[in-house]
Amino acid sequence: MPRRSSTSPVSSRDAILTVAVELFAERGYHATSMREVAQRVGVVPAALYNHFDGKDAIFVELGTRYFDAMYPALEAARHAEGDAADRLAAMVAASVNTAAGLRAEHMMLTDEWRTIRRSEALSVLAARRRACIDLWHEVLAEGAVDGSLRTDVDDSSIIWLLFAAITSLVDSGYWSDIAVKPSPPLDDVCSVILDGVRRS
Amino acid sequence: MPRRSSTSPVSSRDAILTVAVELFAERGYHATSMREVAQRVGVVPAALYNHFDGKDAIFVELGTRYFDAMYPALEAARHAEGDAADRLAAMVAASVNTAAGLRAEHMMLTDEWRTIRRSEALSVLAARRRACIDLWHEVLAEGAVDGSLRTDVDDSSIIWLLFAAITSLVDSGYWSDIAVKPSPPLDDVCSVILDGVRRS
DNA sequence: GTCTATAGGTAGATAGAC
DNA sequence: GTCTATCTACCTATAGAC
Repeated sequence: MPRRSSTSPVSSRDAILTVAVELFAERGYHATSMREVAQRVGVVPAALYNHFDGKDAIFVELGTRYFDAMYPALEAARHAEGDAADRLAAMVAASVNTAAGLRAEHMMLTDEWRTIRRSEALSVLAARRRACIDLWHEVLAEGAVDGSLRTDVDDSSIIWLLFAAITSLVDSGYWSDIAVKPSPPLDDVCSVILDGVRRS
Repeated sequence: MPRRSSTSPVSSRDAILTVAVELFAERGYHATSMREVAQRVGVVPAALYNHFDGKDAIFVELGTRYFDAMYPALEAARHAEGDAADRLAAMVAASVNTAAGLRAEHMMLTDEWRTIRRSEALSVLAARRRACIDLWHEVLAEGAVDGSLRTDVDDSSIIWLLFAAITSLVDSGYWSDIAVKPSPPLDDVCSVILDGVRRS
């Protein structure tokens, strides 16, 4: 049998990332302390610095993991079959599937976006996000050309609403004070964006 | 001429609130320090405690100010003329108008919602928000009865999207990395929710 | 009501033994 | 790679003079 990495079946490094992403998503960046991360991992705070340069580095690694999965998924969906409206729907589905597998990373990035933009150390994540946003803009522009999407509404407004829809699907439990049912089906929310709430 | 309150044309108390709400909205609750608030007001940190019991109390007062304006505006729009779809549109318009006049308070409450829910001291604001959400649920239920709104999508998902739309209109500049145009018209975003993005 | 001074706590991060 | 011990900095909040 091949030997495991060094000491433990799951490395301390992975344990730190697992604990940290949950705390970042639940409490936010500033309200999460290295002390608490260490405590939940079961080590002393100083031990964290054997694996990461600091709190910033942990956050950046988690965010990088997210975009490393999200960008290729969006890129693939962007070339799906059908008109631009179909490809838009495929991108929403791809986003939800990818983000659902990285739920805590998604919530962390969504809720701490101001922190990312204000921090020099975290700004690398802003560029990764920008690349994803550009893919959404592209498909919306194609929808204006092939006539499958409305042209009278600003692309940015539509993208904002799409992000909100994706987040609501990824973490429906988070807003449990609004929600009465768990996790509405993807197609329902997607159809709201495509067709609206007014009965036609 | 009638005399002003006591010493200054604008009270220190008001100055504290004005400075604090901008910092809370821009940086978040935990990243905003009493020291920085005091510095921008032009007093020493200790002086803040002559007007407020603490950081929590400042935040609660700002949130209370917001809901004191928002709830009556929603309640009035909820009884507008027309069918439920019309009243829903009136509520969106009322929300945007009210929140636009309290932009920083709106962003503060939106972005720091996790903090509010986790804090005992801030939980009074959760109840105020709950009351507003109930008004949205009511009009959506009416739309199911009078047939003016879709019934195949969960109310909570629609409310989430409405909140996202309102926030995007209130603070379009915040997401300037997405936005290419400033502040899209209210009717455009409202029509996306009502009629979707697919060309019919 | 604002000031000076400071208490009391916690944050991120480091040094060096093992 | 983890530990003990600690540094430096910053936080909210208070005490008491003016």
